[in-house]
Amino acid sequence: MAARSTPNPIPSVWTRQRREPGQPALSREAIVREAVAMLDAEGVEALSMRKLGARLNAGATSLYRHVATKDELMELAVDEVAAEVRVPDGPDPDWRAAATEAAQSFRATVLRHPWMSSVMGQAGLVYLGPNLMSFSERLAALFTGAGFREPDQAISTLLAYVLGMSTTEAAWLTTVARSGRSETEFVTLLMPAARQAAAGHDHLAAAYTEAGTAPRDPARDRDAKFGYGLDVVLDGLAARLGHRSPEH
Amino acid sequence: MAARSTPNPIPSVWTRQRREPGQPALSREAIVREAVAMLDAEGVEALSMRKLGARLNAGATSLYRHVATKDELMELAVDEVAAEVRVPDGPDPDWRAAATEAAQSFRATVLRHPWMSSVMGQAGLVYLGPNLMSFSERLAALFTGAGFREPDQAISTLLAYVLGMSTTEAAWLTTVARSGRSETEFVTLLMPAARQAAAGHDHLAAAYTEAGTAPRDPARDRDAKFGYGLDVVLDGLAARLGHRSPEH
DNA sequence: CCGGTCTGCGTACAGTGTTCGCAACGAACG
DNA sequence: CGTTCGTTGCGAACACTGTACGCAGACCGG
Repeated sequence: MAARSTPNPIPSVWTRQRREPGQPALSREAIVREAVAMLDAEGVEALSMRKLGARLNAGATSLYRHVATKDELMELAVDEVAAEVRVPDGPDPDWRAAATEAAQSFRATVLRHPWMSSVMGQAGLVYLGPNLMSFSERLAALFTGAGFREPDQAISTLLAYVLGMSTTEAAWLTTVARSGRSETEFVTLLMPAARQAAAGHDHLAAAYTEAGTAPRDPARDRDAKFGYGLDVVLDGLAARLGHRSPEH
Repeated sequence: MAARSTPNPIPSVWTRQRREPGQPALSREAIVREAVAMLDAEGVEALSMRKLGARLNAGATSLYRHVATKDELMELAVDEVAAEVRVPDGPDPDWRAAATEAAQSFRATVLRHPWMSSVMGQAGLVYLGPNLMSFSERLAALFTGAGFREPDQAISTLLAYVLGMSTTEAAWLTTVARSGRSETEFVTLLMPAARQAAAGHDHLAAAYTEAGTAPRDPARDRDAKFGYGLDVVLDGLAARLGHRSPEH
């Protein structure tokens, strides 16, 4: 390692500074790719320009030749992973199935890269990235093709739901991961505190005692919960589709 | 200012270190309150323990007597502002109106404190804070009172939508604020870039040319968009309410 | 061969969150 | 009254952070 980063021990010597020919050099794409890898592996707060540079056999400040600032790098990273979201393209005879698939794929992507939601909640004009653009475009094609009169309002509704749910899940999963324990383990470990916090609140306490101590599969529960809400939203959207809404 | 922070010029003298009697000393509540004020005024990245300490006429490290870590302080801040969300309590004859009010109030709170969403997207067990707990409790009362069979699924759906929409709005408003310009100004200034990004994507480009250059009121548009989605979600929920869903 | 542009990087700066040990205090107790 | 003792504030220090700047070497067109 550190092949290209040796600081030229005697200044101005032979073997000056040969970039090994196979090495792909430093490029914006390589930087973003490696950043995503680091974010996935170690989380948001673990990514620093210095560490990222080191992983690319480069100095920290070298990155700034290809990326204006760390925030910009984050936006690039988000757009990079946004390419993973799969949306059936073109108008689909079964718009509802297509929307469901898009939503599920979006959620899966966020859960694969939990740092996405914190970045999107914080910064800027991520939405103009090429991949997010073509994502929006495909959704627009789908919803206009389905016959919606206000496609972007419908799309915003769906996306807001999916983003909200996925963000919550991602935050939860991050906390679980930080604890080092499994999800079920973490849940049972958290129960006493949760019960105590719910003390005095009748409905919450009732929900806890009703759930009992049966372990249940948390991942499956989350899937079900997401599916429920998704159906709710799609039902509401479908209702906007059939008939011209007469009043107002 | 800096009354209590003068470092006792000659060690061990008279006038030792008198805490001025009116001064409310340093307490967890005072810290959290001041943190919220700073977050509202200058945003997330402007809040540092040193600056916060200075604003309380205290050293940075003094805060750690009342707060374990900055993350914990953030959770406390979120729970603090969560108290502002108003939910009609008790079962309501018109659950839909009550839910609407709760949703609107939640959105308003997030827009008043745009840093909320970034914090919630990042960290921990905010949901156990007392204010968020009683928020959940009131929602639970509302939805069980309305007759929902899976109240928490319904609540999660609604909250996910509201959170997703508000988060997006908050991020947008933060970017606008950072630009120093008004929202309409920022929009028109951003148009060219947006158009260019939409080039090649038929539906998006169409939406842009259709919208033309008419300024429109962005805040009103956001209100309308939120209302649309909220109605969609509530429609979907209402459908779960009336009849036992026969199949499945 | 020679100029100019581009790319990498060492250094440096102004900050960050947090630990540690010391000093000063208010209250409890003899 | 004097003496402890737990609590609270804090200065200094540590390990890092993002980034500006200017130099040096690499590449490329003339």
